[in-house]
Amino acid sequence: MVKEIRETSPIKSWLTLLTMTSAIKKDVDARLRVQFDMSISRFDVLSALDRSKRNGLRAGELARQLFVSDGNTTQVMSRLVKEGLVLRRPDSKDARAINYSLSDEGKLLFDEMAAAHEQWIHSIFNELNDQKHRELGEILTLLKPELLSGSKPSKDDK
Amino acid sequence: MVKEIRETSPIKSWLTLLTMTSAIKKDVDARLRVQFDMSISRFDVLSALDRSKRNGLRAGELARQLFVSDGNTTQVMSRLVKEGLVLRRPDSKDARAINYSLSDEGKLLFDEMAAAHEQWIHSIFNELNDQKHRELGEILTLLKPELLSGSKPSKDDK
DNA sequence: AAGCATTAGTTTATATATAAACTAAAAAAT
DNA sequence: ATTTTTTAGTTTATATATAAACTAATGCTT
Repeated sequence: MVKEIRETSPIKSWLTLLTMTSAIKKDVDARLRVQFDMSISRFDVLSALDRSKRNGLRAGELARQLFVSDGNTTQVMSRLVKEGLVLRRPDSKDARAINYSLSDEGKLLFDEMAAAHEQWIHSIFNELNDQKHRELGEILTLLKPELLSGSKPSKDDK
Repeated sequence: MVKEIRETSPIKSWLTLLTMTSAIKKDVDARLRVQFDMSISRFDVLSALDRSKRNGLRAGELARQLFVSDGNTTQVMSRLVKEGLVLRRPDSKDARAINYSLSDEGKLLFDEMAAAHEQWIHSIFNELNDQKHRELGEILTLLKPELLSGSKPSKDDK
């Protein structure tokens, strides 16, 4: 009776995926810090605001897009506002809501960072040809897209 | 002049990779918290200690394996020791060094958690056949393995 | 052996993240 | 119209992470 040798297991795939992704993320974060005094979290906020164009986003919408808590958003936005990269305005329709948008300074800095960021990512992913990009995309979409809904597991799910 | 439409770009691949990986990680972390009052960080520590068998690991070696700072290790280990899951012993050869290993209770809990963890990962990755596992593994190894060395970028790298 | 440099780990200050309790405004129900 | 419930965001307590300054022991040099 020969023990079957499996070179690929879900656990191994997952560990490799997690390790490589974390390493790339740390590398990008470290580069943002060294070159722009920026973190990847704050960069992601600026990125979401940039995509939102002139209108900006409400605090809650930002939190939802970035998969972070409202409380975290409060903190991070207060820093970005203090640094002058983001404008904070009360919503005209709803007195509870806050609208955030890029300041001119924020837009300038973001464009500069985005260009550098694109180069870093290119240089990390340049070993992948178009075929491999498609394969990677396909594989990732096979992995339980319902995880992106943000629902929490409960004590008795299996 | 028609603008070329590229369905795959490194930036898109990277965003998908980061988003899916973070979502899976959050899901696993949430399940560990709900079912075992455990975080993924502490689980990773127990996992490294389990792999190290009887001998355990030094604080610095743990930090290196898990790609975290020494200071973080100090904190996390102090919690695991307080909870009785990990034993902390002075190294017999070097009075500066600390050796950590799983307690009996830690080993029991880890085995239980590892079995549940394996099931969760299976259920997330079960859409991938062996072929796709191999493809994923191959793709991930193409991505700058030197990032795993843990060196920091300097101000003037490009 | 004494002095210096390195190494192992801790401490402190700070950033980033969450959950839970809270405040205020808006929306829904009566 | 008043009460109740829901929604938007903040605050507080805590966990997790880092970098930089620090302490103590070890190893190296002379």
